[in-house]
Amino acid sequence: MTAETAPRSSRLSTREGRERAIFDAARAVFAEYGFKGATTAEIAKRAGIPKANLHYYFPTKEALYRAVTEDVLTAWLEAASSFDETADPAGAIATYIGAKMDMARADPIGSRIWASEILRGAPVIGDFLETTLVDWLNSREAIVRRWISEGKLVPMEPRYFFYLIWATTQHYADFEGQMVALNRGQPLSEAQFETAKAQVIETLLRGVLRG
Amino acid sequence: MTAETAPRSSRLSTREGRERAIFDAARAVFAEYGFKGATTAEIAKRAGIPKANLHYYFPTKEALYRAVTEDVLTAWLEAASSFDETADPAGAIATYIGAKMDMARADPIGSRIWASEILRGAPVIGDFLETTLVDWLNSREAIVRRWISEGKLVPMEPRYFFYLIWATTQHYADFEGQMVALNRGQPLSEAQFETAKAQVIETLLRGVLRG
DNA sequence: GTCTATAATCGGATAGAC
DNA sequence: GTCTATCCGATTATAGAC
Repeated sequence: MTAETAPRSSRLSTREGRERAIFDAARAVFAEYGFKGATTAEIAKRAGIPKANLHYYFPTKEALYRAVTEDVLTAWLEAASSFDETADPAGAIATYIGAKMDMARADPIGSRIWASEILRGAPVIGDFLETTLVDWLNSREAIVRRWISEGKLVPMEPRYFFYLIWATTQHYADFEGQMVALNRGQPLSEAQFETAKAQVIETLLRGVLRG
Repeated sequence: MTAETAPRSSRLSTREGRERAIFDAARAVFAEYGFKGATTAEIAKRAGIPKANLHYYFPTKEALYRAVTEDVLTAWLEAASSFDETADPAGAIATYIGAKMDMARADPIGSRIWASEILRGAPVIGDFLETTLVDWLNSREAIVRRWISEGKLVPMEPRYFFYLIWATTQHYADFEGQMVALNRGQPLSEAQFETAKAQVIETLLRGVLRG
């Protein structure tokens, strides 16, 4: 899942196509308005099906929202796996930031769904945060602490470094509207985005590498 | 405006008190659910007044939302003024990051209202972004470029550095829910927050200062 | 000036048609 | 198996009471 493709017309001819059309429309609407602000009417309209029909494919608005959020978690876990302790610190950090930035660029809607969910107190992904995310952070903190004790990184609290990375990658997806306003009304070009990504990596590496 | 105080009981006895109660309740509800997801019923309930009565003080939901967002812009401008070109780069940057972090800590709700507004395409603050914010960024970019040319900062695209700062400060307000989950269910203590703030400042300064 | 009963519309969901 | 007419509660806003 996650990406949006397929010709608009033929899309609704199969069951899978209709489900997919609803799913994609729901992603966009939930990202823009959050769970409560989103309406099944708007989702159905964007999917190109009659409103009431949506309930045949997804029984409730909440079921649809759960399907969408679970998909976002899957993508999150994929990017998370790119932080590799076998690499040297600079390589691991650069790769991880790059993967997160690319993900924010490729799927800003997924990022916004995540943000919107956290903003309202994470009622749906709360479990994930308290289990999988806690475990992930604990194991990565241990790696970073080892690198610090080996003198490869400056002394620091590892989690606040991860917050710095998460904040930034999230920002490039969630605040696209603000960036567009600050970029003469244009979204960041591919070249601008690559420049931004390189600069984020360089700045943060200089910020934490020892020597 | 911006802060929430006053004893709950006596608060509703004056007109100003009632308006203030509505205003504060609206801030909280808009921050949590966004404009569309917020309901005047929920706002009235939290304000402690009958639902329909709210419309006497603020004629429409949108008027109330505008009042709330304008207040957020005022606070934003205050923090923005703390970036001072008369200081040396390290001092100016440290002061600015500190002011933004403190603001996110003191008024996370304001930050979330801003985030929520950007997420849906900034229909209300769009003008502000295209005028005041563009001007602010342009003038600050000029200052940073001068510092770069004087050899005080590493070569970089100044705006992406500001994005890094905005992203981080925003994150500490908007993703409080995630941080709580990652902190044994506890909000960051004052000490933890001060540690985080110092680390953000140190990391970013090392990342951009020359030498 | 302040508040509330009520109108008008919207939104999620279902029972039952095709 | 697929779709829609329709129900009913929620929501914004107002007209008019106090």
